[in-house]
Amino acid sequence: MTTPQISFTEENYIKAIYHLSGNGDNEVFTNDIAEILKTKPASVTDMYKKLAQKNLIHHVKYQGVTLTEGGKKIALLVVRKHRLWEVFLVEKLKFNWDQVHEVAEQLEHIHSPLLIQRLDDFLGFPQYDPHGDPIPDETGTMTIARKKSLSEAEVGEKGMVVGVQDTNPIFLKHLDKIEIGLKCLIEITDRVEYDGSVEILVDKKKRTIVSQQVAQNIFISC
Amino acid sequence: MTTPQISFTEENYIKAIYHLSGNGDNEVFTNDIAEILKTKPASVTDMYKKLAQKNLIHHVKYQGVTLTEGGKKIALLVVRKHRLWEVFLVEKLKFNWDQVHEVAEQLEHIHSPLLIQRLDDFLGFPQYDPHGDPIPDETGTMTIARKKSLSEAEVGEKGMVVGVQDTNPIFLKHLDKIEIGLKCLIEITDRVEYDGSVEILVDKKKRTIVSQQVAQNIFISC
DNA sequence: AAAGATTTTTCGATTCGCCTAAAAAATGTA
DNA sequence: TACATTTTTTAGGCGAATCGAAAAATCTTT
Repeated sequence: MTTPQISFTEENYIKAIYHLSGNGDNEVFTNDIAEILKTKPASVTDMYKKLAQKNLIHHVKYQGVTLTEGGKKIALLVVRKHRLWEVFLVEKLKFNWDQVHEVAEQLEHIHSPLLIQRLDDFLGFPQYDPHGDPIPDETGTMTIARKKSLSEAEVGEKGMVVGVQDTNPIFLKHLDKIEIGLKCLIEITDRVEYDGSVEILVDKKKRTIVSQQVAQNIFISC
Repeated sequence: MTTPQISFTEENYIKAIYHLSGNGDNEVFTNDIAEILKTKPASVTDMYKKLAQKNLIHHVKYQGVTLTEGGKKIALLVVRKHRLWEVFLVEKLKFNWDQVHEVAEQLEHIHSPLLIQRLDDFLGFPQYDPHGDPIPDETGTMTIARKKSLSEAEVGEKGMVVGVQDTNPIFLKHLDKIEIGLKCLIEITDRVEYDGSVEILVDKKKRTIVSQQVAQNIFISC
């Protein structure tokens, strides 16, 4: 028998549950899912039944859901596809950081093992997507880099930008403007205790100050 | 107001009508649509109502349908997307001729003007897809090459393979086996009147005989 | 522990795309 | 012209995904 055929919508629910569970096994709650999927709690409960019946989630009434092994596998495949397409869009089609998400949301639902395998090859088997998030391999394994946010780093520390936390287009556009991107080299030159803002040296050239909020959302290698 | 939002399914109907109408304005009949979309005539009639209401087709009861200008525009955009993706799959991801169609059927429904524009650029603004079919530009205009089938060509004529008619995987695999592909140079060396089969010289090297049925489905420039 | 607030679920109802069966129109033929 | 065949449409129904309203369970507060 082939794969039990999972719908576009079901994949989106699985993915939402995966992300809300903190990529793991924590319980996920109805209202939260409804919010990210921009649907209503009643619809979420309806979907629980379908997904539970297909053995993709565990559902205990009134107590949230968790992914089964099968569910996790599907989630990781969707995440893999999403992130590979993001790499393609940025590296090959010159999309900006903030333009990729919406399109990748569509591309991630294309079903074709061959396509993904070839795309991975074409891109040179990337380990991270343009936001610095790890790309699962075919088996669902991810290489997680050691990283810390700019607000955690000490004055004097250096590191390469390996990722961002917030993927809000407004935030990403701001980073573009102050010329911070993936693989930038950053040195923490000072920290203002008063408001938590951080003074940094970007690529050994450009001196900038970022607010605490921005600093918390930029990760460097360590 | 934005684009009236056309569904995946509606796009498939529009595309089917476009192809059945001979890329033009001929009337298209219910049973034919049902057959290519592997659905039932009753479903086709249901869809007529939706498409007519959205002003994408003209429908006269019991007399088939034609595309409106708006419908043609959508059809050409879908065709454009389909063929660009086919080029991508073959040229960049090394898909075979016969593997592209199924995946392109999915990719053609991704909505993103920027994506298509960038993809076109990335591919070098190709004029033809891997089957030799012309790719419409953003305005829906296609450059149609002069071509004839091997069965129309005279003995002694030469030409480059610019396309095939049948996109059946079995046919395409056969072409692969006898080493005929796009841009091959072909010279007609003889024609057997008895069964209409044609003797050809491929790329000035390989001598082969193709049946009349195969000859009818291979086009060369003229 | 009881009352109130929040979260989750159940219960119809709706839209979309599809189906079967049967009716209606068009077409082909005697 | 009238009968038979084919094509198309209508009518009613079904599964998927959604929703609002209301009931049920859980959590919070006092």
